[in-house]
Amino acid sequence: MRDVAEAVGVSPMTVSRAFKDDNSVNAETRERIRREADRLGYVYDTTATAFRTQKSGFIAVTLPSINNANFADTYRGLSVAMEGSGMQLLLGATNYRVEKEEELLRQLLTRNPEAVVLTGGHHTEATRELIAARDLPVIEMWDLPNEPLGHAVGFSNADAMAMIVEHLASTGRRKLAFVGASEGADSRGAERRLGAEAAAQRLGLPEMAVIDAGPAPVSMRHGAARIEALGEGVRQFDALVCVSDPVAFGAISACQRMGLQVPHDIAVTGFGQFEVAQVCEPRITTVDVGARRIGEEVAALLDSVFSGEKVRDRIEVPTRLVIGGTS
Amino acid sequence: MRDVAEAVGVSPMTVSRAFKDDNSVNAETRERIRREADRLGYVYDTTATAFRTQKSGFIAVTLPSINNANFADTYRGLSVAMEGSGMQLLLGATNYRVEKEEELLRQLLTRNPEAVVLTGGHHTEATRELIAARDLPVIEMWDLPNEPLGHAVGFSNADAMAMIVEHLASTGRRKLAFVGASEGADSRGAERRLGAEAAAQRLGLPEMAVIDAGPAPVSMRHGAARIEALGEGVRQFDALVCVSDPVAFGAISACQRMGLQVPHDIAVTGFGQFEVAQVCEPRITTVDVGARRIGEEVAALLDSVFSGEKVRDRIEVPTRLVIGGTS
DNA sequence: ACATTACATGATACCGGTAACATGTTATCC
DNA sequence: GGATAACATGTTACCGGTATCATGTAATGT
Repeated sequence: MRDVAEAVGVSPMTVSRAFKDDNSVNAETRERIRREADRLGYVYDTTATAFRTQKSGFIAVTLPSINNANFADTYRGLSVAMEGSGMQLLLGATNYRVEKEEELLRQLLTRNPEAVVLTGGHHTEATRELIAARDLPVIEMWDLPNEPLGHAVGFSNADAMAMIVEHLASTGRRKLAFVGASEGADSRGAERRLGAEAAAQRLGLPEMAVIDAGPAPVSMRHGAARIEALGEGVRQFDALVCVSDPVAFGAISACQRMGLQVPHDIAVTGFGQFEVAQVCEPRITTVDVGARRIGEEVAALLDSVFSGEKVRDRIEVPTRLVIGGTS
Repeated sequence: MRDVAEAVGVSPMTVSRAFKDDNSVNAETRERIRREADRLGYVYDTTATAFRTQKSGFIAVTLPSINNANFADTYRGLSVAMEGSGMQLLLGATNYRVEKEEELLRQLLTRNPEAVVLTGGHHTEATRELIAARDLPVIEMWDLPNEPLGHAVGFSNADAMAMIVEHLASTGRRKLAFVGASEGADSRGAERRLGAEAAAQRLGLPEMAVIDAGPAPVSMRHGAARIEALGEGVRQFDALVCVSDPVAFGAISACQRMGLQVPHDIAVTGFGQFEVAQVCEPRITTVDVGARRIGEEVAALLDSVFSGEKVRDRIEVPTRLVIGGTS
């Protein structure tokens, strides 16, 4: 920068101003600076700025997995909406484990992020402390904890799944089984199960069976493998309530391979409105949670927080039952 | 850090050494420093280090899209393999456009990355200059350009797609149509088409038709919509060579809805070995390109480069024809 | 016993920008 | 016409670590 300043014949401060697009610099001077910088191959160094101003321009984001179209959609929504804000996302995957989230957060915090976006409302005690120790905007998404760390953008996974069970009950299904990951790891999955069970009880259905598809993350292959392993045993149910669309798709494929007609012999439902659910034949009954919109809402919230506006603690994004051909 | 140093009664330099795990610090002293730092809630500031050492600890990575299971797998392979290296990935999505890649790269370069990982071998002139101007390790992946910018880890998309066409020809299919994105945007898709066309010609098949599924990225819904729009017209072909598994899945679903039997009435092939291809019924004939492995190879390559080892310019990852039930 | 080496620590300057304040010049106002 | 404001630019110090060189002490070798 000093080189550019000398070449143009101004002080480094003026060059700095020219690059920040500070309009207090004469337009012509700025033009000359820009040209000279280009000629000299000068590249602005954000690291130095981040250091001096103590503002990194980073937003730390943790997702359970990036190999999940729902979370990828959220990330994209966030990413696209943040474009032009000058902020850069720092992404990390927790692999559905709060301990990993903590480790990741420790690492990310050394980069001085200006805000932290976490998925879900479950964290380790140390994670809470790490965040509380700093005066950082925090947003939890994909969940609506009763007492958010800071802000929350999400929905009730339990209530959303209840819509599915109500729909199944209203179409005469009674012997439901929940297909999802083993307890513990995936807290959103666990909440969906609880929501389904509560709804079943409320509606006077027999107690739901639980088909454990293994440790999170569970996807198509786990749904398929688990149902195939069940074999004829699956006929004891008249509906499979799956924790997500990919699991549902796997289950449906397995049923088809075993000669079961979906939905005639058995209904199968998903969750999350993944692309596969809208395209496959028959289309999967699911809940649209607006994955992308969650990201966009988070971006809007961040924007408000950065500009000092007062914002609500909890922002609920609407969920919508999507009835397909599998129920 | 100064506070910690004072509290312990040593110089900041010693604290610095203790945190770098420089083993030239007395074990007991280090322990005391660690404890005191914890007590004071001190958090190491990577930004300052990055600034002083002119080493950011960042690796810039650009992907066409994160909402693509193949690229997400590559990213995960890279990410997992880089864990513990102390490097942090800085991710950006180009949306399949080289201009966007250039813009993104400009932004990422201001963070002083220590290496750059790009997807594909096509870039704008300015991108090439930006990279050439700095003495940075560069890796292009998912492609094997004849003259890589630096290193390349990938495979020939044309050759991989040729395997599909050869397989189709060997099973008696002759009237092939390629289903992919409009020309231009997705260069890997374009290469696959060229590879398919060349193979068809070589094998003496009639000229392939091209079914344009719209601008990249094309996914399930585009494949489905395009084939549905074609209606009965699709019967003029005996095989649909799709640019990717999601497109193939969409096409298959559309065929099923229209009452066409796959593969009896028409064969459909994919590309990339996405999860859906292994799970759906029937399973999709495709090419496994080892998406995750690409990421892992890139990580290994980076490791070698950072440790100053001499490495080959081009690393070819093996591709494998996977014959499913759709051909 | 003295030279040499290994180990543990300290002092100083500096990385490349920018906040904060200062300065000089030109427009604007009553 | 003098005071005031708006504009354009400069000066200085500093952000929080670490590279580099210097220093002092204990261990080792012959």
